[in-house]
Amino acid sequence: MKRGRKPTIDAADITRAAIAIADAEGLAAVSMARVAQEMGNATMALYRHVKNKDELLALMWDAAMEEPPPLPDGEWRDKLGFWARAVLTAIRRRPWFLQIPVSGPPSGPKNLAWLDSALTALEGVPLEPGEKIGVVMGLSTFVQGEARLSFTLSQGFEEDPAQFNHQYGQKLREVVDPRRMPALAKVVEAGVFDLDDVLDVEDLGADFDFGLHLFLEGVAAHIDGKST
Amino acid sequence: MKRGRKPTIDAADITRAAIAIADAEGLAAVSMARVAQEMGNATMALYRHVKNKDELLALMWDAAMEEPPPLPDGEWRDKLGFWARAVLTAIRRRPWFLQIPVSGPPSGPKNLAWLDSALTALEGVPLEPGEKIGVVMGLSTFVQGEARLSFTLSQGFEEDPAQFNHQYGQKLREVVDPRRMPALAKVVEAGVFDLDDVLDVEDLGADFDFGLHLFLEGVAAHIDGKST
DNA sequence: CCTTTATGCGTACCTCATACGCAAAACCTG
DNA sequence: CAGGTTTTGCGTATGAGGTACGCATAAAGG
Repeated sequence: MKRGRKPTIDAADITRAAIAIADAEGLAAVSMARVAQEMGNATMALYRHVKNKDELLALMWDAAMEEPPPLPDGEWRDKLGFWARAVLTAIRRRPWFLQIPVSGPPSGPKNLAWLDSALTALEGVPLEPGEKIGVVMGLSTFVQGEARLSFTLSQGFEEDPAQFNHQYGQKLREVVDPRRMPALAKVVEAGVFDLDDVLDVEDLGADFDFGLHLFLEGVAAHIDGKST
Repeated sequence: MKRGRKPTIDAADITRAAIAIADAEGLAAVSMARVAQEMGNATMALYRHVKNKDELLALMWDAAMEEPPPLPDGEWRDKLGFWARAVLTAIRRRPWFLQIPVSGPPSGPKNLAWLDSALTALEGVPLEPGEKIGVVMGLSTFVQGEARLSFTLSQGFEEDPAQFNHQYGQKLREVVDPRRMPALAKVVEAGVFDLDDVLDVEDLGADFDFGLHLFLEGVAAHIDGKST
């Protein structure tokens, strides 16, 4: 038998409680004291099971990731596009993912499962293993970045909804000197930034799709370039 | 004349001091108290010129960005590739950029200058203004994400250099069950993660170049797709 | 029953951001 | 030049958050 007093909680419990708080009130609400209180324990009790807060965050990151959904039938483009969208949805469900300072390469089971899923989408595609990883890394980087952007914007929107609508395009018009930055000025004049719905889910979705399209197009071109 | 006591410092001074600290010791070392001390002022004096720490960070973000370098001659691909690499170098010079919580769309002069530079690279390319913005956004997202990744990895490397070399591939071999994640297992077996230099600057550069190549390839394909 | 070992947790200490209010300085008016 | 006005400098204080330390407590072994 194991010696010593029996633990009343373990790391998984703590992680769960922390995730619940983050889901409900955001990552900022997750403090050691708060987590402990939520579990009916004293603050310092947590430190027997978790080295420090950073470790807790790492545990949360891994535990909160959901399972990757099964890929649809079709060719690799459809599959990979689906995968990218799935990543985006998963992140959207837990926006605090993006706020947790990343600490290293993925090694948790859930993260690896996603990686496997992406590689599965590329099954049969004539690319070197290293290239496949490159493709997936690049895509994943893109998706995360886009999610971060959309999150940031919607955050700013919540803080000050009224100001946002036409304001940004207007502000740019004031700041941008056509002499110093002609290319930008032209785009601003074209009204690209004037849309009422720059941060509509719909519109951000369109941006995302466009970027995704570009990237997949690039992968396709690269494949073609190899076979010829 | 203006009434009242004359200010002995202004926001720009504060920003400069804060940037100096961040450059020397990282963003974590930047606290209001520390900045004040570095300037020979009292902590609370800063609040007369800066609303709060978030605002300071925003100011830093803008002030620390360097000017975009002039684009090389050539076609848009060369220019845009150069631009992306320049962004990466700029970020590498001030890694704390990536740690500062982004607060909204770019509006500072330096950031706009970079945006203009990217759009200039696309001058004459047959794309709608909105599409150009999409391209630049996507590219910028990718570069930032890649920079973040490389930064994270090298961070982990500094903490524990010895463990890293072959360790990651080894760890994956243990964790990855070929039955549950066949596609990943195949890649792991191929030794993609075994490189001694996964985090060599050189190797990360290669990853970056590959992703960049894919993306640009995608833009090219998109352009071609439009003209036909 | 006493020793060993591991856990629960109260106390205490630091570091930070920041609200508040008073004092000092510079300008304006009479 | 005296008082009023305005704006800056900053000391004090508050409260949140992370975590080191050490003792009390519980469980197992001898």
